[in-house]
Amino acid sequence: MKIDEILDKVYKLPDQAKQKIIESIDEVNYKKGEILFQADKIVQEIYFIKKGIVRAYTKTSDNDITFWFGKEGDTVISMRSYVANNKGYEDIEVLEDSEFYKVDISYLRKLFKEDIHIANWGRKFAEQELIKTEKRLISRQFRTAKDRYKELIENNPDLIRRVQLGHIASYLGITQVSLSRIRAEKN
Amino acid sequence: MKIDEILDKVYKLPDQAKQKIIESIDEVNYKKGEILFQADKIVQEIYFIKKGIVRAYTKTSDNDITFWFGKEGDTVISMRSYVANNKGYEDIEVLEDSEFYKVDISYLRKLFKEDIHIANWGRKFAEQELIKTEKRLISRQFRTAKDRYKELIENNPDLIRRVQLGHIASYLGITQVSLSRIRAEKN
DNA sequence: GGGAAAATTTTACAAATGATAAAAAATGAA
DNA sequence: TTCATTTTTTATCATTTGTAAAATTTTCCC
Repeated sequence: MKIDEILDKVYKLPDQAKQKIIESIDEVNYKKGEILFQADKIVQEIYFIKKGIVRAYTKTSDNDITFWFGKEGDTVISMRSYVANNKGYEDIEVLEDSEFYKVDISYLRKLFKEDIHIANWGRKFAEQELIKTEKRLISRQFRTAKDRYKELIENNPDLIRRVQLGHIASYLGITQVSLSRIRAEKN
Repeated sequence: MKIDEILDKVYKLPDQAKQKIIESIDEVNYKKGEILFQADKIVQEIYFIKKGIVRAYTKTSDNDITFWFGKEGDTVISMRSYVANNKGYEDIEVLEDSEFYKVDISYLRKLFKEDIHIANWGRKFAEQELIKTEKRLISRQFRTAKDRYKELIENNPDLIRRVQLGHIASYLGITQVSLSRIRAEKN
C-alpha cells in the first residue's frame, strides 16, 4: 500500500502539507518473528504498514494476550507513547516478513504546532483510531466469543489464514480449546 | 466543575481561542431518569458534565447493557455522531439530577478549520478519549470481572454509592447475581 | 521426503458463570 | 410511619468455559 493512500485515508491533505510528512519517512523491513517495539520502552516512531501483518500483545505471568492485529494500511502505534510520552502496554510482533513506513513522533508533533492542516490530520487520525477502538470495545462487551469469531471471519477472512489460531483465540478472549470447539460446531 | 477547568484539562488554550468556545456554550439541566440523547439519532451536541452522573447503554431484546459511566468533568459524546456524522450506539440516561455545558458540534467543526489552537485542542481531546477507551478495552480483555470490580471500587468509590448495582454488573459484563456473589466473598 | 517440533483438535473432568425463582433489604410515595 | 415497589441477595440447578493431557495434523528444517 502506498504511503499516499494511507495518509489520504485519514484526511485529504493539501499537497504541500502532505509532502512535509512524506519527505521525513523512512522505509524499514522486518522479518517474521521480529519484535517491532516493546512495552517497557517509550516508542519514538509511528509505523504505517506497507505490507505484512503484526500483532500487539502483552505478556502475563504464564502466557501472552493478543489484543490487536494490524495489516496493510493500518498504523502501528503505542498510543501511550504517542499521546502521553509514557511507556505503552504493548509488544508488537511481526507475524510475516513485513514492510513499514516509519515516521518520527517528535517531528509530527512539531508539524502539529505549525500547520493547521496537519493538526487537523492528527485530529482525524486520533478520531478514527478512537472509533475503531470503540468498535472493538463494544463488540467485546456485547457479543459472545462465537459471534466475534464469525464477525472476524466475515470482516477479515485472510486473518484466519495468515495468523495462527492460538493468537486469534487470545484475541477473542477465549482459550484455544474453546476456539476449537466453536470451529468444530456445524455452521 | 467549571467549564474553564474542563477545557484546560484537555489542552491549555490561549485565552482568545478559549473564549470562542466558551461564548457558544449553553448550560442545560436534566432530571434523574431523563434521556440526554438516543442511539437512533445523530447527535448535534457535546455535553460536558458540570455536576451529576450519567450512563451510556444500548438496548438489547430483553434488557440493556451499560458500557460507560460519566461524571463531573467527563464529556458525554456520541463518537459516531461527532466523528462521522452517523447514528451512535448509545442511549444516555441521566442517573442523578445533573447540569451540563452544551456545545454545538458543527460550530466546533468550524473552529477546527480556522484556529490551529482549537484544532490541536480537538486533536488532544480525541487522543485523550482514545487513551481512556483503550484502557477500558485492555481492562476488559485482561482482567476478570472480579478484578475489574475491585479496580472500579479503587478508582471510583463513589460510583458504587451513586449507581445501582444492576448497571454496574452490566458494565462489568456479568449478571447481577454474579456481582452479588463477588461482593459476598470475604476480602 | 523424513522426522522433529509446533500447532490444533479432541476428550474427560473441574470450576465458573448463568438462569430462574424466591427471600430479604432498601427505597420512596402517600 | 406504613405499604408497595424496586433493588439486592441467596439458593438451586443447568450450561458454558477452563484445565490438563493425549491424539492428530501441520509446519518446517535438514
